[in-house]
Amino acid sequence: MNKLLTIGKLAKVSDVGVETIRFYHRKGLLAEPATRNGAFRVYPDVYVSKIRFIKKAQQLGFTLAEIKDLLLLDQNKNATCKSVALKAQAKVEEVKAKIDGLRKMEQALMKIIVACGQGPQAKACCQVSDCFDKNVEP
Amino acid sequence: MNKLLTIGKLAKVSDVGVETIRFYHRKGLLAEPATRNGAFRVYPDVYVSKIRFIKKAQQLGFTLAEIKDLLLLDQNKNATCKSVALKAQAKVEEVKAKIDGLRKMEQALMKIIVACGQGPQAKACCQVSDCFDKNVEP
DNA sequence: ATACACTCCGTACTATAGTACGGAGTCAAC
DNA sequence: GTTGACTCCGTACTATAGTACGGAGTGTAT
Repeated sequence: MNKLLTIGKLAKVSDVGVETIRFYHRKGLLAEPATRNGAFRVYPDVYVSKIRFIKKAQQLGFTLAEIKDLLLLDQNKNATCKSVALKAQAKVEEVKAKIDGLRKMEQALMKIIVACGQGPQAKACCQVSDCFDKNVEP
Repeated sequence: MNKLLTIGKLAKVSDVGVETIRFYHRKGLLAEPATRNGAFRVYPDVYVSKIRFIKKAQQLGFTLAEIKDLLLLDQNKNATCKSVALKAQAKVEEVKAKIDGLRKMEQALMKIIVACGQGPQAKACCQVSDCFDKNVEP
């Protein structure tokens, strides 16, 4: 069933501060809940996943502005399907580029680990910062 | 050969501001160049890749503090191989987790794109914010 | 009906990552 | 040897993403 939460409970189960939720309301990332109990906001439990999504997306390197964009893909009933698909496609490209960069980073780190296993001298010859920029002085 | 650059030239070819380079010096992300021409800093061209690495790593969601850590893997000659390998291993785990998260994000976006291709009603049934948090109400 | 913890709202403060400014000094070229 | 673009340094300002504060109001439990 649909549990109802006060802002404090929502904050606790979503593992953010109460002020953070109010901040997201102000920024338009999170709609104000439709109903209130008198003066107090009342949140249906779907807000928990919304907030968790925001936090997760942030850890993945998206800014709040970008996350707002992502969430608008869900919520904008007025948008045409075509425009939503286009935005989603652009985001996919962004995400793919990030994955690529991270894979290079991972490989560079693995190289360091291997080099470290071969003694102190080997370490110096293999640097993380080499992982992008392979085209130094042709 | 080893080109030598003033701070202005370095900034231009690295595509950052002069002030950003000075900021990185202050933060310890970028060592002051070993030599000066009188009062002016003189940079060997390896600084270009160092700065590009910083910018790239940032785009991938690392903070300057984390990037400093990554760069210390390269530079710390005093560190034992073991401690470097351990730090590198921890970073690899971080990177893997990020790649995983981004793949989920990618899949969620692809779902939206597919749903959008099937008409306006289909769109609503598939949300980006579903991509984490599959365990809603068991 | 009275605690009292919780909520409301606005405002102010913090950390991170720069960006802008401004006056003084300086290298390099003409 | 003077011009002028560039550099030096410190300080102040900006944007983002919260976090903290504080006084007033309120829901609920006793």
